[in-house]
Amino acid sequence: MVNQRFVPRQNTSHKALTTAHLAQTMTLLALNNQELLEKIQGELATNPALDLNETNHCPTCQRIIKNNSYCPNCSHSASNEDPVVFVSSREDISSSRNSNDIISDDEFTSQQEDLPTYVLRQIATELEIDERALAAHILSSLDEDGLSTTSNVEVARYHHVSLSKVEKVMELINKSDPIGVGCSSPKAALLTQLDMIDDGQFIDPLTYKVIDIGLDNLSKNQYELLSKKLGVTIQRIEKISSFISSNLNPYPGRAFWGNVRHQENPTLQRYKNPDVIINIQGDPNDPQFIVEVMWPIRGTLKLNPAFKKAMAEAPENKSGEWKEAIEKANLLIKCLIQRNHTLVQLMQKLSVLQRDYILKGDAYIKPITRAKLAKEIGVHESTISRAVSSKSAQLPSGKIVPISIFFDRSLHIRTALKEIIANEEKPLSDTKLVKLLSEYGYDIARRTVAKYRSVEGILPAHLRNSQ
DNA sequence: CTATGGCACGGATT
DNA sequence: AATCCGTGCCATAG
Repeated sequence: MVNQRFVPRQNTSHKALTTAHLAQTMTLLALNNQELLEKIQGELATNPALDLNETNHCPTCQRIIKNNSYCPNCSHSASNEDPVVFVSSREDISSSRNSNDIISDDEFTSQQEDLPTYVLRQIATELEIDERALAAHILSSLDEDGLSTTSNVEVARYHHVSLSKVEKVMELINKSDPIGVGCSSPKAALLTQLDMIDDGQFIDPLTYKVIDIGLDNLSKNQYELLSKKLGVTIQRIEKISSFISSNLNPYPGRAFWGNVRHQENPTLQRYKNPDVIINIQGDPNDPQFIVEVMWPIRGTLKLNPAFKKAMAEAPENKSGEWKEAIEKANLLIKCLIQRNHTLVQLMQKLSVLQRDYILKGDAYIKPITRAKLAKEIGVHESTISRAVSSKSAQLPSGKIVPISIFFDRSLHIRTALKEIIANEEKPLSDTKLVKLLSEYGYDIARRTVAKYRSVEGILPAHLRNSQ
């Protein structure tokens, strides 16, 4: 029985492998970092032939890095050559490496971790024994957005400890990853995150105030109302608003643990961890890009050597099953390499083509289609589509955008439109806007201007108030 | 009468 | 084949 099944598989294995390879690469390509993480964890849990060499340290500077995130310290200091585009993936994958790891059952149990555990693990060392109970209490009350549903007072009373003690623990929790977790409201979460942003980029001091008093208006796009309230220009409010939405996340739990449920909402997408990070290096006038394709797990995936060895003495009835496991593991690793390769290629081309956009912003985007790009790197269009969909990139400015933005056909016109409207003296009607835009070289229909306005959340002329 | 939004069509894109 | 996007036509509001 075993042999009969075994022999024909050998014969077709070459062909079968390549098609399977292709198919799986395609599915993997379509996954973003979050989804890939789940996939790999699932595979690790079910396939004993697969092995993960875990590392908690940043490969370059050896600092402890948090799950899923990049090392804040040194991640961009890797290159010493100076190619136009330097591409590095954070971790590499290798199909075989000698190692004397022993199989233990623990390695194959699920590594899924829920949010409370994840946070607790980060702060555990900083807590006294009695404080852990408090932390556990607080964390168990988190809702699905990562916000706390209990008040500090409540916790303090329950545990008969001073309020300040609870607050101390709470602060620790708030500042762990994802930042803002355990806050009592979206507002509090935003403020905490704002405090923690510390990468030297300019932050409008008014941002605090805007969050504090104007969050409701902000979410309803009532910019002009807010600008009146605070007595500043509407442009300033808009700037602050876009800063908030691209850098802060009112629902900390969703950023890291967001599941399918949230994917329907594209505005929440950009809060996720980026799948690609683009940074600049060297001469600010003529910088090189450092493009990093993120790798969702810490450590190196490989074929479990101990399992391979054990194959030799595999019991008769298990050998087929085991062989299959090894093949599957091998395939997965190969496909992952392929996926990364494709992604790297894609980003390389994209970062060259959209250089101006990456450096100078929305107005400089060039309309390219996936199809054109596909031809250029010689892959099928659908490959590009998969690679692009549901993934995000972090630009040098720190802004996180969906990668599909690189293929936006009208973004440049829309930004021109926004600019015109921002600088208008009196509210301009759509027809006048058409004229002005055509002077910029953008010939579009009146109806289209209206569409763009609504996309950008800009009110019609008669409802806009010039200040 | 002017400005704008809704609907739907056709061509391009995915 | 399905979806997205720009646009024209028409109804409606001001």
